[in-house]
Amino acid sequence: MSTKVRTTKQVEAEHALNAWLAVVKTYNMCDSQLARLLANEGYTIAKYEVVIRLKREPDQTQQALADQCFQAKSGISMLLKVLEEDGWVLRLPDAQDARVKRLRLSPIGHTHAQRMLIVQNRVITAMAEGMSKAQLLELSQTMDQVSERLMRLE
Amino acid sequence: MSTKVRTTKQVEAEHALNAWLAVVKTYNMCDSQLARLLANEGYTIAKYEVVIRLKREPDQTQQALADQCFQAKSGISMLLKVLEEDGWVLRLPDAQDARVKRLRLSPIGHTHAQRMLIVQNRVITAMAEGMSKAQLLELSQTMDQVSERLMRLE
DNA sequence: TAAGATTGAACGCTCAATCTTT
DNA sequence: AAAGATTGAGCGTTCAATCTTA
Repeated sequence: MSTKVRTTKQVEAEHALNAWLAVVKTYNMCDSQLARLLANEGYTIAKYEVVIRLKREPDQTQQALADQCFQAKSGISMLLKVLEEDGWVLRLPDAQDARVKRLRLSPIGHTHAQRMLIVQNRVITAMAEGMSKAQLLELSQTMDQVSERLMRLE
Repeated sequence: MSTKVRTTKQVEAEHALNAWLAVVKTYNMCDSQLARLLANEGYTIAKYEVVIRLKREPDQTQQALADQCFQAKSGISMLLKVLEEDGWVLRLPDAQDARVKRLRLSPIGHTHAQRMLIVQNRVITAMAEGMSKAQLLELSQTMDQVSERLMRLE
């Protein structure tokens, strides 16, 4: 059995795995709770992601938004079509590059963004309860470093 | 503007939000890297999740597996049908409860699990590079606490 | 040629309904 | 009734191909 002999490397990898499994569980948990609370207000996670990100950073291209959301650009394209038809999002032509569409929230979009933020804050606040500012900063740093290493992988 | 006046609470929430965004980014990053490396070997993330979890904890029910994978039980049912047809997984009757199917990897399934583990270890090792055992333990604890609070939300 | 965006086909997942067993 | 598992409909996402502009 593999339980008989374990190198130091394997033991360390196990700690790393456990840590990562905890992250995955927490992520999924957050996702499902957020989805549930957003659904109460008539929103979906997909729309939430787009709207929140456009509020934080307007005038993005669709590509950039797709990258941020870790979604295929085709999916973003279709989602934005709906959001545009519903009057939440504007797809403005770029002055320099005619291929590009610059994305912005409409006033209605901003109103929805505000309501989504209330839900988001409920979840974020619950997650951070009992964590110090220092802990939160360290978590950010740790995750940024992990992201960095993942990006360079292979 | 909301940037003019900020309560302490809002500032703290921002640290929490930044931390969480870093976690989300890292999770997505890991997911896509893992998907890429698994695809090189002919595997999908969905199959990987099921196989790895069955290796770690055999004789689970489909419900339990679906919960662990944060997937609808119907999806798991369909996926297991494929895995059973391919000879990776056995769905054995439960002695006490005829409704239940107990899940196990076949020898072939174990072989694939081993190959998947090699990929997993590459990713996990890269992520944990430079992190101490203490850091990994703290990360696990932090995430477990956050999970706990999320579960109690609402 | 390459990059941003769109389209349509295919796939996977979810939701609701159903069947079986408890 | 309630719980485990399955089925089928519907939706959302991805992948590949296409169009337009650089």
